[in-house]
Amino acid sequence: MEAKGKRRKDNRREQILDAAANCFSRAGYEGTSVRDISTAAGILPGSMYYHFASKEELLGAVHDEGLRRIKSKVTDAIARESDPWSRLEAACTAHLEALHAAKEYGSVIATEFPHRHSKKLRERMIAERNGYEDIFRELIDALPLRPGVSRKYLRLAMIGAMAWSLVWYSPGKDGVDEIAKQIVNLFRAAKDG
Amino acid sequence: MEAKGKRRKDNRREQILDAAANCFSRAGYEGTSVRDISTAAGILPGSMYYHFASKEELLGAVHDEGLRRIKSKVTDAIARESDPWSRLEAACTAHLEALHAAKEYGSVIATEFPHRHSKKLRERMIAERNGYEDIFRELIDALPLRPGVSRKYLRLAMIGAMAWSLVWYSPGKDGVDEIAKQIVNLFRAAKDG
DNA sequence: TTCCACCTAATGATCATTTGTTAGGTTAGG
DNA sequence: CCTAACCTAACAAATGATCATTAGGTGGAA
Repeated sequence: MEAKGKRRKDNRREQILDAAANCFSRAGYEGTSVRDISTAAGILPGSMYYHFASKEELLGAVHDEGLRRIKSKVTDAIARESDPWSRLEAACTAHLEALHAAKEYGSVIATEFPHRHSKKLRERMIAERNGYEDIFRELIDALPLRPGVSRKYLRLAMIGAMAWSLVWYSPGKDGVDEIAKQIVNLFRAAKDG
Repeated sequence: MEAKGKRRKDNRREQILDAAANCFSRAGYEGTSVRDISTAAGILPGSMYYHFASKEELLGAVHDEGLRRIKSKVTDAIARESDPWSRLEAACTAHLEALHAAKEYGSVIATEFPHRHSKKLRERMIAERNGYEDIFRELIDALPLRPGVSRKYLRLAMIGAMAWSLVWYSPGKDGVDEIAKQIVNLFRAAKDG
């Protein structure tokens, strides 16, 4: 995907990406300064610009990487199941795990709203998200549903419900697997027959 | 509620509040400068501090006012219905309308995450939100549901699904009333008998 | 292997703006 | 006349970004 050219072993691009994801998830894009990121990454302010053209492009890269990681987890999870509803539940569990556990990357996806950014970045974010959501599109297409139940809204509602868990979730109570089960259970009632 | 003392008629506090809500909803709290707000309100940067002690307190006031407006709309809407599911659907329609139509105030509620702000403001936001969500708590308590369906998760999922509509909604397609109907319909299948 | 030219990665000072906030002056409504 | 309401002008701090420069890794030729 990316012509990597020749990179040196001591390349700190990944650490910058991690630090940025961490900062963005905690304070948001606008609430994070380039200095915050560089401090967290253990480099100096100017050094970031060797790896990324701008702060905005850094966010784009974090967004990329975040979706890549989530997609990987979800794909693995559904491969182990065969029943349509079980596959959906597995996908939700993996999705939620990625959103919370890999909090650094996952919550950036769920809390950075595309419409707040430049046209260029916005379109990039939306395209990436659509690509990811195709997984859920397919999973939901495979469900036997009663007529009158919209698959589109089912998908949007589920993804929204999961994203919103970042607002109310508090560790120590229900685990993400329990949450996933409960959420899927809400919609499972919409099944056909 | 607020000791209003003696106010003059040409008080521009409300216009500042409107302008702030508008700016916050478009660019977020950190992405909005005091100058942005003052320009939109037609005043000078320093003048805001006559009405609000700080930018953060201004956000608190917007949050207050936003929830007050939504609560008012939702309360009115459910008063006109008697059937539990109809009441819930009416509440969702009103909630979504407030979130989108009164976009200025509504989307601030849904996009400003409490955990990103100071402890003081955070606790204020959470307390206000809980107070508002009590409406949905009661509406959902009144629903006849199959055993095994969690009312708590039903509430969180619905509110999350609606909040997330701010991400994907595009004007010209489905109206908010259609969205509300679809979302409620998804969960209606969880009814008892 | 040794050497050297090339390139990657990072530095750190610095830029012009923009930030939230304040102090003190001015005006007009009640 | 009082003071609510706003203006003016400025503050120090922080912001995203740029720059010339350098230490040191890498790969090919001798």
